[in-house]
Amino acid sequence: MTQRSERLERLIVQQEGECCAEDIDERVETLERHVSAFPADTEADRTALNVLGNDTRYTIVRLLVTAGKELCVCEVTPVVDVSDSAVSHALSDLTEAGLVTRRKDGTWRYYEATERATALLDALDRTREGTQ
Amino acid sequence: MTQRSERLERLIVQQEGECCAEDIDERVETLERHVSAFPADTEADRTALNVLGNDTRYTIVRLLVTAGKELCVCEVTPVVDVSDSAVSHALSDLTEAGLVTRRKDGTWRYYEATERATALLDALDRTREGTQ
DNA sequence: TGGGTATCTGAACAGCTATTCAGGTAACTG
DNA sequence: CAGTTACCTGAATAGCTGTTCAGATACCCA
Repeated sequence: MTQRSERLERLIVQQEGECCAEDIDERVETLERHVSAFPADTEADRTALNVLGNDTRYTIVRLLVTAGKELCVCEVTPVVDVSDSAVSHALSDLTEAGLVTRRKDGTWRYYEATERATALLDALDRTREGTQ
Repeated sequence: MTQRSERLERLIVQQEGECCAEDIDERVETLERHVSAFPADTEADRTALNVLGNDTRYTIVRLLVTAGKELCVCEVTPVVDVSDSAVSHALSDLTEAGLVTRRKDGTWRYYEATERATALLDALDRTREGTQ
């Protein structure tokens, strides 16, 4: 902490020309204020990001979002190049992460992308390299 | 493929009451059209998602977005609970993933969140459980 | 130029993850 | 109720990832 304050002090000197104790306090407090402004449940965010960051699961979600409606597991499976079991695991992970919802109809299961999934893909689409 | 067509045929029978060969073709073609409508570079998307899905890197980006301006490495380090080296690796990964940009000023390095990073966090914030 | 500082890099390794395999469950059908 | 179908689950394992340690690099300053 002391060492970190020293480095911060040197940064402030570099930026402002000089630096007193209050300058350091102020800078540290600003950082702390930023951190305490973080949303409460950031773990759920990271889970959603990681779950969506996998090839199989990303492809499934992209398909559901593109379709714009719920699809049956048997419509999803041919699109991704893994076993039925892997698709099932993927859909289970996606459901738990809040990226898809599940509806049962007899032996069939229908999955649909959530708003969160749609919002994330939309954010990526809007900021893709060479877009805008 | 045949097996999958059979399952799809049974699904269509279940949904529509009956199903001829054209019905199956039409359904398969629709799925294929969805897939070919995917953006070209989805790998970069998944990289961005995975990079942002890590605790250290998420926290750094969240800090930079909250600050709304570039910060020096020495301002970032005290906020995350890992070694200087880990922070450096994290910032390097984030830069490569297009989530932050880097500016040199002497021995100091300043990092700032990109639009892509901001858009992703914003998507998460707008769709958080119990929001809206 | 020599010492100090800020940050980066590569290797190593513990821990996590994605897939498959084998088998299980629930629902329809005759 | 017996067979079939659609999908799920748990264990196993190969491969990936995140962190640290040790050392390197680039820059500043006296």
